[in-house]
Amino acid sequence: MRLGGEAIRRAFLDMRSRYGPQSWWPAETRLEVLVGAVLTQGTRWRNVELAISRLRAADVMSLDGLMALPLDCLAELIRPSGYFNVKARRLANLCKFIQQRNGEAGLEALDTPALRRALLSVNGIGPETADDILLYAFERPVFVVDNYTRRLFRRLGWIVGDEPYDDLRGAVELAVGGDTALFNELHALVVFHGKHVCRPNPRCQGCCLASRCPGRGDGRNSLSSGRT
DNA sequence: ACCCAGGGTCATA
DNA sequence: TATGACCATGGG
Repeated sequence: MRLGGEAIRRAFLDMRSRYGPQSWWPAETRLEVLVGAVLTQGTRWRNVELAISRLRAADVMSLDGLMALPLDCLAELIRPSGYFNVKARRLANLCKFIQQRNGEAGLEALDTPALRRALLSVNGIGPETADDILLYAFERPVFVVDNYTRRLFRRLGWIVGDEPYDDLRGAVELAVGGDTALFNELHALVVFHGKHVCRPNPRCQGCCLASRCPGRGDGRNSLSSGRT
């Protein structure tokens, strides 16, 4: 694993100049960040939006609203996001967790490692979902590792790809420091690049930021030109 | 008709 | 600890 702060910052600046500010997370309220983080597990964001619209339309997009809902009703509402029975259970687990911890204010009091451990103790909240919540709902300086991140980093020759989640997260956090705003933009840009640039490009063989990818854009690519 | 997406859990060896 | 089955929809 070769993750230097310099290379990561260069990738960040490159993507930001190409794609512009992302202003993540795509949600209207804080609770929607939590809900979206669970619903997007193994699922395209498009489908999550459909599910979230249905929750809004049913007027249950609130802690009390969600908790008042029988599990099978909740599952039916979130059906478009897939895995709806599993995710209904997971959402209920998360709501119960928040209430038991005296709401978001009670959770704010925990430091980041403690809050991560607490989130991970909820059945259905794994490392990526926990870090989505830590970064985008609680604004903690955390680097989120997802499949887009692994693909991009692998194509750039930084990692093999099968490194443990926390190894990657820790290495990036160590390399670029504890800037919440940077982690926020960085993850958003990685996802944007993955789904809007790499995936739809028929000439892209994994990542159009990598110098050897035939699908990469114009010649002004600081990622590829920088490492000759 | 096939493929896969912004994961996570559980059973098995 | 490591691998595989499983969960399920909608869009390309």
